Amino acid sequence: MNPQIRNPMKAMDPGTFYFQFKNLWEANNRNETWLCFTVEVIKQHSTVSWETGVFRNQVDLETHCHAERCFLSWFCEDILSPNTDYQVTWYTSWSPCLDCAGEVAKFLARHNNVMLTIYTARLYYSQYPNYQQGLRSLSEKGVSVKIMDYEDFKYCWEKFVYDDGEPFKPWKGLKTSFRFLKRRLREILQ
DNA sequence: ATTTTCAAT
Repeated sequence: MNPQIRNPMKAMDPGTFYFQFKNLWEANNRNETWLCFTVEVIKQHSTVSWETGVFRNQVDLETHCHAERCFLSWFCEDILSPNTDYQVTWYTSWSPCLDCAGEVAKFLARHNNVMLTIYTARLYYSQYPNYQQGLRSLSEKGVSVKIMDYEDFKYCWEKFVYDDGEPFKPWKGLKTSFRFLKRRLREILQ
C-alpha cells in the first residue's frame, strides 16, 4: 500500500464555500466533503506553531479517499511527532462516515498527544444507526463533536476562503438549521 | 423538517 500524500490547499473559492457548507435541510447534490483544519502545536500551555489548510475528498480512478483520511495521511507524514501535543480542529461540510469515524477513533487511541475538535455543517446519513454509532464512538474517544454555528461559518469564511475582503453573508435559515442539527446531534450523542 | 448524502443507475 502506498497512499498518495497530498498537500492541503490554502483556501477555497467563495462559491465552493457557500455551496458546500450550506447547512440547509434541502442541501442536495453535495457530493463532496470539504475539510478545513487548524493544527496547533502546544508546548506547556502555549501555542508555538499553527498550521491551517483545506482538504477535500479525492475521487481519482484508483483512489477513493475521504477528506478525513486525506488529512490523517498528511498529518502523519508531515506533521506528527511523538513528544509534541497537538490541538487539531476540523470544520467539515459533512460529518464523518462510519469508516472514517472508526479510523479517526483508532488513530486517536494510538496518539494520546492529539486532541481533536470537529465542527460540522451537516450530519452525514444521520438517520442510520451505524452512522450515529460512528459519531458516538468519536465522542467516547474524547473528540468534541459540534454543529457549525454562525460564528464558525464566519470564521471559516475569513480563514479558509479567498474572500477578496468581502464579508461573510449568511444564508436564510442558517440559524434555524443550526438549532435543528444541534438538537439532532445531542439526541445521537446521549 | 428527517434529505440521497465523501456518486454513478
